[in-house]
Amino acid sequence: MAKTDTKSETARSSRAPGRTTSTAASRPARRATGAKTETPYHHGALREALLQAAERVLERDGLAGLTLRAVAREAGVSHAAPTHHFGDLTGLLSELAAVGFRQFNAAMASACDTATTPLERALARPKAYVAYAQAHPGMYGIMFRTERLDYSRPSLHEAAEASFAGLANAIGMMRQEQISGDALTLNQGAAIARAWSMVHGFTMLLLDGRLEDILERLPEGTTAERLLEAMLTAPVTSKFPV
Amino acid sequence: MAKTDTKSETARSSRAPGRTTSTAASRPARRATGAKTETPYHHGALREALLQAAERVLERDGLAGLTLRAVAREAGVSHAAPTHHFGDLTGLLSELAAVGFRQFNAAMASACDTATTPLERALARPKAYVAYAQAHPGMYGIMFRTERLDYSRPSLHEAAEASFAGLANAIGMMRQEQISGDALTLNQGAAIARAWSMVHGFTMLLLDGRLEDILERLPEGTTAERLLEAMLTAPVTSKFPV
DNA sequence: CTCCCTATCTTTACATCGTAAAGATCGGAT
DNA sequence: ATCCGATCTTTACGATGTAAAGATAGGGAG
Repeated sequence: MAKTDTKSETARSSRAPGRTTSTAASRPARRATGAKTETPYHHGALREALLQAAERVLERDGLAGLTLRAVAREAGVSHAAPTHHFGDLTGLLSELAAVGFRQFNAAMASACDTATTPLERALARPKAYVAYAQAHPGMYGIMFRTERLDYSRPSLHEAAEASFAGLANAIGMMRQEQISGDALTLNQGAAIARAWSMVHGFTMLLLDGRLEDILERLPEGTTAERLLEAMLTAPVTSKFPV
Repeated sequence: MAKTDTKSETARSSRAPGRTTSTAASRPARRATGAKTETPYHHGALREALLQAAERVLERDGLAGLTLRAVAREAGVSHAAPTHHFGDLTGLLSELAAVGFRQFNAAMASACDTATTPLERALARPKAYVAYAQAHPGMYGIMFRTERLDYSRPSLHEAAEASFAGLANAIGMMRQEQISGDALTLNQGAAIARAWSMVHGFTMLLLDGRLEDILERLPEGTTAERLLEAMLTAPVTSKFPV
């Protein structure tokens, strides 16, 4: 809308021409104040600003709207600026996914802290997992739906690793046994895979609306969270968990 | 490669100029033979040919390479031809997903038929589920990873519904109780959600390579299939399945 | 204090993609 | 035999990712 003109792609091109020098007055104390001064032109916190802009675009327009150019527009810089900081789209998505993993891990850790009873301790992580995904479906999509992620990037590798470590640790505490970092028994691996698969699968199906067929057949007013609880705690009737 | 010329986008443009009439000899008995005659020009089985072309492109170039224009190229028609049959990219993806669901359902049904012991019966569907996804990761991605699917299309709705019905039925047999079509108890819903979530989550994590951290820590030579078996059958140590 | 170097950002350019609209082409009904 | 409508092609447009060259400013060397 009103963006048909290809010349007005960047938000600040309106103040560009005829301003070669003496522009110091227009952005006072860019660095002295700390960071956020509305116009991080040259030298500033563009990288951070781009990540925050990407998060806004993601929440506003979803995964499909998250493009390099859209992020640049949101941040008010030229469309090629992000490339310099992230290399390519994969780079931006990977760094954003790292941000998401850190939020995600923090949310689960915080939820575990407030749990008291054994039942609460068992359910705190899964519930926080699903709750985060429901509150930030775009972020969760970046982390678990996108194919374009580069796990060789240290920030992403580290954040994802921390997430896995938190899970393995929680399972270890639940089984009251130490889970060493370099070796697992088949039963230990199965327990971790079961917990992760169940919660991750539930979340994906829920976000994709594929659990509606179940939810609408359950007793009136049963929420997804209640179904999750039942799934995690209900007695296993058949001989196998499946 | 050698495709820089924008005029040669369609594979058969080489035989286009100077061939206004009398082209009947070039495609003999297009319809009389049945269908596949290499050149379904006008009136033929283009729709089916496009779906098959899409499947080839998907297996060859993955999800990222599956574009309307690539499918048209593969089928040897102009880049706008698919639009007439599928409306837009969402339409093509949805119809292809329907094809995938039918293959998927057939694979699971066939696996169930050959099972004899109770243990085999319990594991046949999950194993076939994961095996299909591993054999056709692109198709599985179309079905469960893509956001652009239109479930209001009858073919897709029907195929996906059949998949869910097969699952619910299998769970019902496992619990030795009839699962009616219009109402579920919380425990029944939880059992279905648990089975589906576990297998779907396992598959997604496996395809994304996220189970490598577990697999490489397991005893030497443990395969993903073995881990799946253990996950589905290993005794639950803690008080809750999680 | 002045000048130049380098990181940062902008401009320009190009191939590809999805999609719309208009033109060409053939099969079959009248 | 002729015309209509479904099918396919051409042409066109805006958007995107990415590469390459030009502009700009901050900070160190003299």
